[in-house]
Amino acid sequence: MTIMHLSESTEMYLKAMAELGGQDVIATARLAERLNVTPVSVSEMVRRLGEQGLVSHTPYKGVHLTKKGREVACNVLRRQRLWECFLYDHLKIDWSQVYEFACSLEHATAPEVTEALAGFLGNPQTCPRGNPIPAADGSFKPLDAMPLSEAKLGQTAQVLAVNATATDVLKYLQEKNILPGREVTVIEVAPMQGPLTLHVGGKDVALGLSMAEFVLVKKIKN
Amino acid sequence: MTIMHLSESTEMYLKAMAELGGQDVIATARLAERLNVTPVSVSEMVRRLGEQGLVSHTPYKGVHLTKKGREVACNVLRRQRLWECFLYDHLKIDWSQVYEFACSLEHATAPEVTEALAGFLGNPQTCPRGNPIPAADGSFKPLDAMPLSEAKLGQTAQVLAVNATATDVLKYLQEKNILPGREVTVIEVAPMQGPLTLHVGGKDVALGLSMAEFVLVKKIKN
DNA sequence: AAAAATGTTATGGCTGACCTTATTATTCCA
DNA sequence: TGGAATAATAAGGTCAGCCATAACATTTTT
Ligand SMILES: [Mn+2]
Ligand SMILES: [Mn+2]
Ligand SMILES: [Mn+2]
Ligand SMILES: [Mn+2]
Repeated sequence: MTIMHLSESTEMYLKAMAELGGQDVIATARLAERLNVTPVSVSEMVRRLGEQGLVSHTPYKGVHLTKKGREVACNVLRRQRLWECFLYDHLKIDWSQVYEFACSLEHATAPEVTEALAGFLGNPQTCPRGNPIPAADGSFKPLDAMPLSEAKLGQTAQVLAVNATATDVLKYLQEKNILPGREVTVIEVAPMQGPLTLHVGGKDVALGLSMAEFVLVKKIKN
Repeated sequence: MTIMHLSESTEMYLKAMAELGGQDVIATARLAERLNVTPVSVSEMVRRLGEQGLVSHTPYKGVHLTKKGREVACNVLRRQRLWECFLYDHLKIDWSQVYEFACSLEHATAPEVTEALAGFLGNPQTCPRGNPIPAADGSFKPLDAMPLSEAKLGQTAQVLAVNATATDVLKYLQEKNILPGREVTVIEVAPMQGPLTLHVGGKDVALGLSMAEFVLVKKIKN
């Protein structure tokens, strides 16, 4: 329980795992993708994280967070999403840029600052992208939602959260009005892993499956 | 003028020079002290900073900021002092801890965030330690003040700013009420580089010369 | 002017976090 | 069941920013 200082890189690996995986085992290749590093680099880092008891790795299967690792990851998520709230609600930073700015600040934020910030913000429950903010004690109930990529033709659903992180992806979703609270209807599902066509805000929008994986929705009807 | 990303270490060296030196040449040993690294490490870093055109070094004399280096340093100071304002005024962080928390955040703050923060705060002119906040365009008028260490016996002066950075030093000054706005009177000057004895807030306080160098005052009478 | 103090350079090391290019092991699928 | 795809290891590098120790240069003090 000693407060060791974890590097930015360490925090990012753990956070990525929490964002991608929830409870499950994560393929190292997914990590490499999201963190923009090579699979070899992930292997090396996973070894180091394993030695610190933050992750556990089953070769050829994947990695998952240990209890300790999940605690750290939730704490990073808390810092990140609180900063998102501040940047969006108080500094009026553009929605699509909020993640990336918060992603820098999260690693430079002491516990006292985190908790004071939470108080200042009125202990918000979700960030501007719709994701829940873990509590100070680490407790965290993930959204009861499904990825839009799994929606069937004709389905209407409400967007609960956007789990994307890349600014250009967020900008695209923002332009197309695929935002928390919005209702979307799947009007076409192209074959061969092709894009979904959605009806949202009076317009038709094409959305690739991999982007749709990061849009979390709740079924409304059909 | 390309926006290159400077490392935290680079920013800290430049900021330390601006805090210590103003315009003048700074002894590398002073930098080593303030940054808690060895003189050899400073030499190496000064070489790298020189290659980037951020400082200019005259061997055995000292180092000073170039125009470019001063611009960067002022920008770091701006970020740092804006965060100090936010942490102190809005998050109610303890005065003595505000510097160290801001000192982490400063390196993780994008220009858009800096300017939005300045707006949110109402473009403050000074930080809670009394130091002026450089403007967005880099312009910066240093305080017209003298270090308390140079005050004469019997002198009464008003504290304008505290330029110390170490949290324990700030805590000591806070406890002894040596804070911006306060009036202090020098009631004893011990020989042999000994401490000053001050009268402040109805109490007598001993203050070592090296700490007194970081207390900036304006003479009031005598 | 000599000695002491201070500052610089030269070497050699270390760590974390990346990279590339092979090679080897495992899993998946046709 | 055998080949393709995927994952892991091995080996050798890079880079920033630190460290120590020792040699050397300069400045300051006595
Ligand atoms: Mn981050
Ligand atoms: Mn800093
Ligand atoms: Mn070397
Ligand atoms: Mn190696």
